[in-house]
Amino acid sequence: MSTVDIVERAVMAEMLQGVLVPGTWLRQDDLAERLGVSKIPVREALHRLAANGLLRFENNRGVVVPTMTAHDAEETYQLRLGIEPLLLRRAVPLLSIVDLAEAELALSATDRPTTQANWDFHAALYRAAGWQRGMAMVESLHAAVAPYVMLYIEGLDGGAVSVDEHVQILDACRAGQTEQACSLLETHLREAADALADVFTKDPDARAQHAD
Amino acid sequence: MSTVDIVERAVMAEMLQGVLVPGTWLRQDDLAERLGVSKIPVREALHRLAANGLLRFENNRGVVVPTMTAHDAEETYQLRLGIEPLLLRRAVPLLSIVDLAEAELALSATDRPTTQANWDFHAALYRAAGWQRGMAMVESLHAAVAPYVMLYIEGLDGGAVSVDEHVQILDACRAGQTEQACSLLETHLREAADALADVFTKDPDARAQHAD
DNA sequence: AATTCCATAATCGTATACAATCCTGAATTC
DNA sequence: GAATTCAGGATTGTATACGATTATGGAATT
Repeated sequence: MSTVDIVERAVMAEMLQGVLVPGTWLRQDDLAERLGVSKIPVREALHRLAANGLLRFENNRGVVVPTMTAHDAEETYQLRLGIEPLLLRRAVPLLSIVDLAEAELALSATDRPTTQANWDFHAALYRAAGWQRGMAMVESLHAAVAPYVMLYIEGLDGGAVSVDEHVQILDACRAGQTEQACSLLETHLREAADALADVFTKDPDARAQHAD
Repeated sequence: MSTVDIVERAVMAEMLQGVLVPGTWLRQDDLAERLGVSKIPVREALHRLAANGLLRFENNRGVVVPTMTAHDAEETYQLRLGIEPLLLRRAVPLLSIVDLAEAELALSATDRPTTQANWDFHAALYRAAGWQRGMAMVESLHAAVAPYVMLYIEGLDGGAVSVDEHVQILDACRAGQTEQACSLLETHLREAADALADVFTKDPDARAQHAD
């Protein structure tokens, strides 16, 4: 694994863990020092993330975690609705015991759901499809909304409903009921999209937290 | 526009023009010298393209235009089928006269269709949706299959069927018939996917051209 | 003659160094 | 007192330089 990969994964992990909230400025020297490398591979990793919209380079000012508008959030979930059922439909017939076990592990890994565990669950179910490109796309979409998903999960029901839906999807996958699983997934995503829309309408300043 | 952007656009243009066929190795010093910059921004631009799967970094060996398998091609078109109708459905009601004119211009720009003109046409119709992320995704998907699309367009019908379908889609968009346009687009994409599948079955070495 | 081995050359990946740009805050002016 | 100007510091963006890895070509060996 190259140095660039290490930096990329480190930053991606911090995004999924909610350390890097929208509006945060990433200082390249700090990152380089923290990870024990020089600026060059750091910048290369940041460019890779920026290519997927997870970061934004501003001219001679640096790299910032972009803040999302309600419009962006809707786009992101529409894209997820367009792609993720495709992945799941192809994956269900190919799911191995290991895949299912990884999905279950992601569900039980933490008492309260985190965006990292959330992605681990979905990734475990999609991986069998063997679609590298699609997986990368969905991962970036997921990471982009992660900070906002945290808001509504911790804010509203504590994630109980979300976890229950995950259990149902996993059950359908185990039973090999492809269309049922896809249908549940679509409902799951639509509910998440609605909940996120509420966050933006009720709390318009959510997108401005920690912004400069 | 930053130096990295310039390099990125230059390489992307060469990919759409068919100069960089799958299997081509990009030498960073050459690129840097040709564009009159140093290696650093070149590498950063290549990382951006690699993040979208248009290039692949191999450890200590350099950057290569990846060769596609039939599996990859199918994945790519499935993803396009998942995303592009979403873009078009949202865009049609918002299409301006300028958008339609740009689409028509792309159709008449060249006597025989090129992948660049092909993308210009689709992009003109999708842009009104205002989905930056979705546009970037579709553009990278389009660029990834561009070299192979060239093969079957020039090989089979010379693109006449494809152009005719484009005209029909454009007409539906002009008339504001959203669902009709989306339906035509799906057919268009499915036919392209089938034609591409033929290329891979009949000419399995297509993917190995210029490869080392 | 074919194969292995090694030295040379070429290329990549990263670190260091430096110029260009931008933010900060105090002194100045209205 | 508020707005403006202008150094000083900090950060970015790019170039140059160098160690590390890989490809290449010829000599020695089987």
